[in-house]
Amino acid sequence: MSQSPSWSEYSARRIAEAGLRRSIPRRRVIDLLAERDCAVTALEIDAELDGVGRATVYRAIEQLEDLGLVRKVDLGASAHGYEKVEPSGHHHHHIVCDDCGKVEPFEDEALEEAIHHIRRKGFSLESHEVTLHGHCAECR
Amino acid sequence: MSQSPSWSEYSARRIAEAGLRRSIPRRRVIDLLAERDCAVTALEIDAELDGVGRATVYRAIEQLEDLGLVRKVDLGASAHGYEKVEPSGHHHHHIVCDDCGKVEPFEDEALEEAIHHIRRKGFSLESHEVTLHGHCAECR
DNA sequence: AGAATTACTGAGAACAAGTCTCAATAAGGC
DNA sequence: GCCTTATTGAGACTTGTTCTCAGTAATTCT
Repeated sequence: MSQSPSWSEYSARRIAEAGLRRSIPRRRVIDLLAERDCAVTALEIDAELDGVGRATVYRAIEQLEDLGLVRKVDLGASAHGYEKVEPSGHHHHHIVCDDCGKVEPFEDEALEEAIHHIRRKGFSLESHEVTLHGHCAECR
Repeated sequence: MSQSPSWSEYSARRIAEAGLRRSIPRRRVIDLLAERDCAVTALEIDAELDGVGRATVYRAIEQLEDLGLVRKVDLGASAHGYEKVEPSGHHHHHIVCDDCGKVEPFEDEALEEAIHHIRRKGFSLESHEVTLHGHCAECR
């Protein structure tokens, strides 16, 4: 399943190292993010995890984001999406259908290459986000 | 001033051609967008244009977006930004400071080149959005 | 020009996403 | 087990965006 076999464990450890407790609700948020390979919104997580409060979902995401374990992606929808960050640095970007909102991940080596050559005076660059917009087969 | 001398006029014409009326409030939204070279939020426009209702601002933006005269940009902030689309196709992308939220535009020819080589089965690509994240000089 | 038609508008209600508050609960240390 | 303190869930609140509707103004008709 081309799974990250350990992002979940890795994150749990990083959370512990940051001095945070091993609570069950937070762990459930981590596990849900672990099994998703593309963006999920906070409200989707909240809806999927019965018994975990919305505030807890948002808090957990924020902590994971601060630790660099999760990244926020803006795909033009009303809500933000979140996806795990692989420790390897391996990542993908997104193609969005502007008609139906369908999202597909993609990877492109030449694109990454071009981005890594960009330098900006007065800025230290750390990450990047690329979104391609278009129309999917069904909508055309 | 490297201004678009005519985006405002061009847009007014396109609006008319689309069968919409030449109303003063919509024209004021167009003129404000015309004089800004980087992203503005709907609420900033609303705040700046006294006497123009919020609903009118959102409606005007939507119409301009539908006609391809304005593009939405998501910069990680709570509100979306909007910026004019030059008929020439000339455009820029954004660098965001993840600490203070400062946004700077940038252009990169090699990046555009790499993006235009991307093809995706089942998708017709029409536009793209690149956001670089990092930390600005003041925040480091 | 004046009347008729109908798009457009502003105020504010409604809604949606995300944040904050606070009393109750549960981890981890002793 | 007891104590300390991080964490939690419910729900109030805030912010951004959309919707509603009666009044206004741009166009068209005559």
